Amino acid sequence: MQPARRLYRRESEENRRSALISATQELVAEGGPEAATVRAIAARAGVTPGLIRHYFQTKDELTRAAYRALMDGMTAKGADALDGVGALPEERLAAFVAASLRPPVLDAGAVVLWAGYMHKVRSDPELLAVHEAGYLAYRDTLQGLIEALPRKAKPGQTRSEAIACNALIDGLWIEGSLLRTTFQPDEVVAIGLRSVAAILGVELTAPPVPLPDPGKTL
Amino acid sequence: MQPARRLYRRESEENRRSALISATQELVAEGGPEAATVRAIAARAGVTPGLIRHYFQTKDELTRAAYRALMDGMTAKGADALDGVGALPEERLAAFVAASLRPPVLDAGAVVLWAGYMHKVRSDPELLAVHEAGYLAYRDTLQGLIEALPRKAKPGQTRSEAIACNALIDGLWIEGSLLRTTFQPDEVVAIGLRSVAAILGVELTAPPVPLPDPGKTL
DNA sequence: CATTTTGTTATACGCGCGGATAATCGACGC
DNA sequence: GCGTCGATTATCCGCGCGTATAACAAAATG
Repeated sequence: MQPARRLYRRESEENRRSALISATQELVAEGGPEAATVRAIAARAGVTPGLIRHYFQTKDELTRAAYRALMDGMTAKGADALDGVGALPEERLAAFVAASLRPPVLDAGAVVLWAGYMHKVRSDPELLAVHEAGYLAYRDTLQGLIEALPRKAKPGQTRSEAIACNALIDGLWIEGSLLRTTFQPDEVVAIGLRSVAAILGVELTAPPVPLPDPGKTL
Repeated sequence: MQPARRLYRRESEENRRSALISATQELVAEGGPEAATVRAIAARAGVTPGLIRHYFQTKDELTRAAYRALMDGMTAKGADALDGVGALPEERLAAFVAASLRPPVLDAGAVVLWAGYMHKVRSDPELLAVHEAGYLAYRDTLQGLIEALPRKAKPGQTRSEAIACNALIDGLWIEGSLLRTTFQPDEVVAIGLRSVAAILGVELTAPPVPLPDPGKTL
């Protein structure tokens, strides 16, 4: 009785791809890029290593897909935050900042994943393009929200302020994610809102209420 | 005439160790942790792979030493910035902030190195200790400089402000290092000083002069 | 139910990895 | 100068890596 060939089910391409991408992200988040070997990824996704090459020509391609998925997911979550909120500029800016400093954006796995791929981003033109697109989309949204505020700004001032707010949010995102236990719930959000308000010279005490998803008609 | 045995010079332990540590840091900065193999490190340091094991029992030990050296170097540079500067609180804080946002602290290699080791820091207790020591030293210095400012602060306020300033500086350090060409010289310093001043509600137009090292009696 | 298609597994290959050990030879005490 | 010591090199080992290819079987097709 030799070991029988492993049973399996055929799955849709979409299911397989997303499973492999998720497995890659999880492994990088847990143990860095060197932990995301093809064998480990396949095991995590519940398939055998060879299947990876059926959906991705090379491991690098899977890597790129995983990074792209990370960036897309983060920007999507940022956009979601602006969906249900009102039209008041202060309110919209506050919602955007708060969403960036709360789960699911605030997430240690995402930070480690982002950090683990940093050097690849610098050396791989395709990843660099993905990164810059995501980065600029975020900063543009931020700058647009700042420009909508009711105040007079000198030319060029908005750019500097957007850079500063972006840096502040990034820093809080990293520290808040990695040292989540060190902070009280929503303490990071409060600090972020207060600091952004100070940088921009506006009142930003608008509702940072988490509002527990009052609908979705589930 | 078979290939002769490689010529070599004996070096002090200190020289060898620092050469190996530097080589490790360079390689991680350039190509991430997976590029820093023992063979590549040895080649970069001008020795053969076996020698690494003469000075470090394992590669992990060398890795830890390299990370420790990075953190020590950065905090040392931060402390240096406070050496020659006057006693005015605003001036000292400004000097500290500016030094953190200028070379040699502002350095893409340092950022990538820091990012590349992030997941190891989370999983290795020894590295975690090194990291926290460096991190807290920085934040304590920052908080001390903030508390020295001539103003009245509510209890607990300083902590929040130190976290915010720290996050802002971190974010600017990362973006300024990675996108150095995107910014004008000292633009990041200017943004950092202006934003820290806004967060703390103080004037901080104190001299961010680079002062080209007017002495050292070399 | 027979046939084709192709998603999936199984197996193998070559390479570079980190680590261990033995041989060598540069420097230093005497 | 001559030994002696140990810093340094040379060589080897087993393993896990990414990749390639063939065998297989689950579903689709008629």
